[in-house]
Amino acid sequence: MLFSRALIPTLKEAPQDAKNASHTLLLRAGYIRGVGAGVYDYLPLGFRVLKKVERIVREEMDKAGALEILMPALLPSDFFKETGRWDSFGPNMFRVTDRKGSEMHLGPTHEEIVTDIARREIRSYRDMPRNLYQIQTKFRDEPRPRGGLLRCREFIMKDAYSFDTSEDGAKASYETMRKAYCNVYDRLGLQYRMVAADSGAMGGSTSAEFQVLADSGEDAIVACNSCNYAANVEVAKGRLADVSADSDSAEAPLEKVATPGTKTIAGLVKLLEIPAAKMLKAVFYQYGEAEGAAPPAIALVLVRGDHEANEVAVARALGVAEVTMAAEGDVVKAGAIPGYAGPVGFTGKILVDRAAAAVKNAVSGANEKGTHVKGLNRGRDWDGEVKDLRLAAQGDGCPNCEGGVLQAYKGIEAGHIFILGTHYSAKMGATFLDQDGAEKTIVMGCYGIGVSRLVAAAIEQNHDKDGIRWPASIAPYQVHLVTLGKEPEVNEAAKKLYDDLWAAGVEVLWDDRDERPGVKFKDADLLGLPLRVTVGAKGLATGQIEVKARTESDPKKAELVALADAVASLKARFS
RNA sequence: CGGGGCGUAGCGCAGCCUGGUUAGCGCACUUGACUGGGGGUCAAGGGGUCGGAGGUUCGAAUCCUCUCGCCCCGACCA
Repeated sequence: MLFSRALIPTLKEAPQDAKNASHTLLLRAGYIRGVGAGVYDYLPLGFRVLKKVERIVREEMDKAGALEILMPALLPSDFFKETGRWDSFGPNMFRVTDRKGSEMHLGPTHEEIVTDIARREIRSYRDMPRNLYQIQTKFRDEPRPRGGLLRCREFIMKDAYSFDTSEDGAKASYETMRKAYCNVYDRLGLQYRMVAADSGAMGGSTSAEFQVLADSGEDAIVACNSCNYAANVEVAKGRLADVSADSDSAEAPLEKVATPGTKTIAGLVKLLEIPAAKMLKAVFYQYGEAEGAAPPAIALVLVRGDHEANEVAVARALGVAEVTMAAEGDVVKAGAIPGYAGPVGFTGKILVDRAAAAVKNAVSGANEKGTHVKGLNRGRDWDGEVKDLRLAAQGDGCPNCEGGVLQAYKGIEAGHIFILGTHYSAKMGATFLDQDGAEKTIVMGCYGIGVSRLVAAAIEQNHDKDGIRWPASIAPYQVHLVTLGKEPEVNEAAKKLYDDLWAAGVEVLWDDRDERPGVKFKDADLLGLPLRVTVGAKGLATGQIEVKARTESDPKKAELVALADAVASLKARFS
């Protein structure tokens, strides 16, 4: 591609809307343009990257025996109504009405649609196992699109669905996908972790997330430094060595202390000079909806002052699908004072984390404005249901091995695989006849990869202050050829190199513009192609061109290569 | 949806509080000259429904009301 004929509108300054590295760089380097909130144009460069990610995903899926199909994005409401998701998906779904008044929607995911295919076309155990996948545009009316391509309302996703005759079969299909996913992320050249995860609303049992490691990631994960244990903090179980043995042996008397204006743990630590680990943090969660004038059910959750409550674990302990932080008004109605809340005198449901339950002579709110209590002891002064309710954190012991310590990472969820069981197939009547002639329900799994999100995730993980640093496998072109000066011999040498490289299968973007060197180099760094090849009159005089990897930040470290060997040398770097 | 912020040229911003000539600056763009290894210099240009609607006023980018859009923090997810 000739730069002078391309559409690569680079920007010197970052649009103020962009906050993430990937969003800013995709915009500045001319890969994408925003059209609406969470909706983007892929300009030529961006589209090439997207296609490359798609190709890798497709190749690995095909290799794993999955069959590519394409389901519609525009869907009649019937299927989601069959499983109840027409209602449960709520406002997250884009709904449309056709001219006849029929309710339709834009597909946010396709379990129902693919199950419909299965129920119609898969009738015998002989028809399984099968795995159907598609690479499709998905639509979700996200409460908050953000981060450019990281979280869109319209995005590209690869979604695959497996169909098996048994739970064991489903596990085998799941395992096949797990391997395929690892191949995909390996080929993309990204650092990632496969982590245990919450199955959430998808209605499955076993599930794992593929997290691309990046400081800007929204998900917190922990991984063991000695074994292969890794989990989303939502489900991670960190071991705390000292939980059962509090150093205080004697119980102190319960005592009120005045703490006006001190509503935070940090404030209490300062005021009372007592460590956070000796405090009980009181958090209120609402579970179930408010009914009419009656306030919703509220549970008091206690974790140690230096810990965080895990909402997924809380929901599980309460036996509900999800909980939300209770509104301040409802907390007051439940008989507690926000900022000074504690278990003493609280008559509602109390859940306490195992670590918090072990704390002796603790400090907590007195349920009185401006007052806390100290010398608080469970059993004597209060009690609650003991569960594991805290978020695992950096430094916890590994639950899976001896001596391992958990490290904390931030990740971008770029893939998620589930065993669904018969959640959808049972509701939709997707059955088959087994060998023994008995009618059974198909056992399913589903497997997603955020294709467009990966474009952004790759940049979050691979960039510097000057621009993108594409992994070679998904760079829009491999070589950024820069010519300096207007001498005809420079142009001729570059033209030949350009043609020969393409002929040799190396993708080249040639910056043939009449621009000053500085402009070209800055743009080259911004675009982020893996190799920059510079042809100038000076080098040419000795038959040399200059080659610099994008990952090499010192321009003086560029390597000189004989023009005669250039094609072979460059090609070798991409094989 | 709760909380915060922003809409003035393609991009980044000033002007608004305290209404008053042709609405300004940097970058980008056009033309010319010089220049030529890290976003160069000079000169001359083009480009604006000041997000939209209504109102107050002799007069509105500026004040008031409504509205639309976008971004950030939270709950959700690939």
